[in-house]
Amino acid sequence: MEFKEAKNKFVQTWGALGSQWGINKTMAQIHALLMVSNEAVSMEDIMAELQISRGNASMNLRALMDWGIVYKEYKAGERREFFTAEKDLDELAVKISRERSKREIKPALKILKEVSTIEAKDSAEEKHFVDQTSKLYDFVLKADNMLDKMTEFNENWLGRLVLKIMK
Amino acid sequence: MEFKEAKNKFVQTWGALGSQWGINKTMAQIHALLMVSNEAVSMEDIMAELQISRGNASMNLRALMDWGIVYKEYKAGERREFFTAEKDLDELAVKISRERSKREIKPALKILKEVSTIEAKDSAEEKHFVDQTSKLYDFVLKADNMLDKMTEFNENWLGRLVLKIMK
DNA sequence: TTAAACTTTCAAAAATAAATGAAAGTTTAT
DNA sequence: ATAAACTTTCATTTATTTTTGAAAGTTTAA
Repeated sequence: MEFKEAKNKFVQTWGALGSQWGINKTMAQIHALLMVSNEAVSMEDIMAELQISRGNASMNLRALMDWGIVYKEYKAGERREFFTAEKDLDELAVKISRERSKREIKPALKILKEVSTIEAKDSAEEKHFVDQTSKLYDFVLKADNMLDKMTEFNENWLGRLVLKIMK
Repeated sequence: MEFKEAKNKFVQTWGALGSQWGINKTMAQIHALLMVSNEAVSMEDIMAELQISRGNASMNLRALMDWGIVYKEYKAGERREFFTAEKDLDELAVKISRERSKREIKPALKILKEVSTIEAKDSAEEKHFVDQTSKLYDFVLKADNMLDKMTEFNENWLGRLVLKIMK
C-alpha cells in the first residue's frame, strides 16, 4: 500500500468511526486529516483533499475548535489561516471526554436525578422505577467521576492506569 | 412530578442520549422502557407506549437481543412473547462495551495496523504519518485492552475500580 | 390440516442530519 | 477609504437513517 492510499484509508475509517460514535463524518475526517499532517493545512487544501464545500469545511473546523482539539495558526506573511490538530493522544482523549461529559452526561444526570426522586407510591411498579433510576444515577455519576479522575492523572495517564489496574 | 410523566421523561432522555452515541433512538427507548418495567412487556404494549409500528418494534427488539441486553420471555398459557431488559448495570456495561469493541474497535484497529505499517519513504510527511498512526494504534489497543480488563473484574467492577484508582 | 395468533421482512415513505453555495461579513494592504 | 483576499452564515438541497405497513413467514391449538 502506498502513502496516498493509506492516508485516504485512514481518513475514511476515522470518519466512519466518528459517525458510529455520534460525531459527524466530515468533522471526524477533517480531524483525521490534520492529525496525520506534519504541518498546518489551509482551508483550501482541506476542501480539496476531502472534496467538500467551503461552508462545510468552515462549520466543521469551527466545531473542532469549540471542542478544543483543532487550532488556528497564522503564518507570517500569509493572509489565510491554517489549521492543526491536537496530536498528543492523551490530551486528545482528555478533551473529548471532558466535552462529552459536559454536553451529554451532565445534562442526563440532571434528568436522572429528577425522575429518580419522585414520590413513589406504594405500587410495585413505581417502586421499581425509582429503584432502577436511582441505581442508574449512581452508576452514571460514578463512571463520570471516574473518567474525570482517570484523565486527571495527566502525562500518559492511560499507560499509568493500565499498570495500576493490572497490579 | 408524577410517575407517568417521570417515566416518559426518562424514556425520552435515554433515547436522546442513545442517538448522541450512535444508537438509534427507538432502540434506546425500548431499552429504557424495559429497564424500568418490573415485569416483562409484550410487543403490543411496547408499540402502544412508544407509539411505534410493529416493524420498528420487531427490528429493534431483535437488535437489542443481538446485543445481549434484552431477553425474550415466555409466559405459561400465553402465545405471545414478552421482553425484559438486563437490569444489572455492571452486566449491561460489560455487554455494551464488549459489543462495541467487537463491532467497531477491533475492525478499526485492523485498519490502523495496515496503514501504520506502510513502507515510509524518506519524506517528512510520510514519516509523520507512520509515526502518528502507530501511536494511535498503540493507544487504541491499550484502551481497548483496558476496558476489557476493567469489566473482567465482574461483580461491581466499577465500584472496585474507583477504590483502586483513588488509593 | 387448517386457521388463528402472532412475528419478521423489506420496499417505499418519512424524518432527520449534513452539505452546498451564494451572499454577507471580516480583515489587511495600499 | 477602497478593494482584494479571505471566512462565515444560513436557506435550500441532498444524502442518510429511520420508520412504516402490508405481505410473507412461523408457531400452536384443535
